[in-house]
Amino acid sequence: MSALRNSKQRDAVLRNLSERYDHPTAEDVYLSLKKEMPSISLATVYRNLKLLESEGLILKITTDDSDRFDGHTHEHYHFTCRDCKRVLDLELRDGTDVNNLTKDFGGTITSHSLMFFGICPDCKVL
Amino acid sequence: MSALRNSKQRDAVLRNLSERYDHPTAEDVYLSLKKEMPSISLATVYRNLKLLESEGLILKITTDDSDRFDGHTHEHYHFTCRDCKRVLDLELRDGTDVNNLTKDFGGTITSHSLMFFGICPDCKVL
DNA sequence: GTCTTATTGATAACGATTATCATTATCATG
DNA sequence: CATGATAATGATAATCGTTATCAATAAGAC
Repeated sequence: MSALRNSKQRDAVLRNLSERYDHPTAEDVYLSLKKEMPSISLATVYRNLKLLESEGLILKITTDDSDRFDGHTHEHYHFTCRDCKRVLDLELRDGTDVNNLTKDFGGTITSHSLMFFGICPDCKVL
Repeated sequence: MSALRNSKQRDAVLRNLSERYDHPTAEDVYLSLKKEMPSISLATVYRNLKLLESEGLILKITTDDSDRFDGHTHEHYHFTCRDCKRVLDLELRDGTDVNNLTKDFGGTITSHSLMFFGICPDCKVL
């Protein structure tokens, strides 16, 4: 199983994500890194985002729009704006009253979705 | 504001979704409807899925894989299998002990994501 | 029945992501 | 160090889910 090697590009992707809180798309990361590393390729960004996600170092946020990435992996939740499509952090601390969430947040929350991931009963036995 | 007209195709899409619990993709619905309505077009299925979702009659479930649809709009949650990619219902009743969810469910839950939707503070004032 | 126009079916176009492949860089080894 | 194996890259073609286009059809108000 192919050992990982160091790569300036991968480091740059990870660092970029750890420094920002705006949940960028792959292209956002690419455009941002191009400034300091003009030769970087969009394919390399995609590749490393996938790799870093599989390593658990970043999170992929699947939205109606395009996929977004989060370099901060502590447990927290997200909000997507129906208008501007931005993704914002929503920290849900112990004791947070979900009914007051809208008020505390400032925006308007109209719905939510909760998705669980794992292995289904069928695949578990195979 | 163009009034909606009746359409056999739209009715068929809605009926198809209300009769199944497997969270089909647009293509799944298309292939299923083609049996009883051979002339239906994939574009028509996509169009009506989007329309029905905007009317609140069905739910769109965005996954890493492709979008899936649910004709049952009561509040409930979903599980995606990392292996087979299927989407299963997960009813979370009052009093459900989330810590026992894995046991009750039969599969293995390794993570989850919670997304809120609405209008962000910035867009709210515009 | 007639007219307006919402809806359809067929297909081209689009856009995000992935695959391909020759070249380059990493790094264990001699 | 120099070298060889191969992971990683950059450039770009290919893929695939979804949307746009447009002429033909059908709903339904009159």
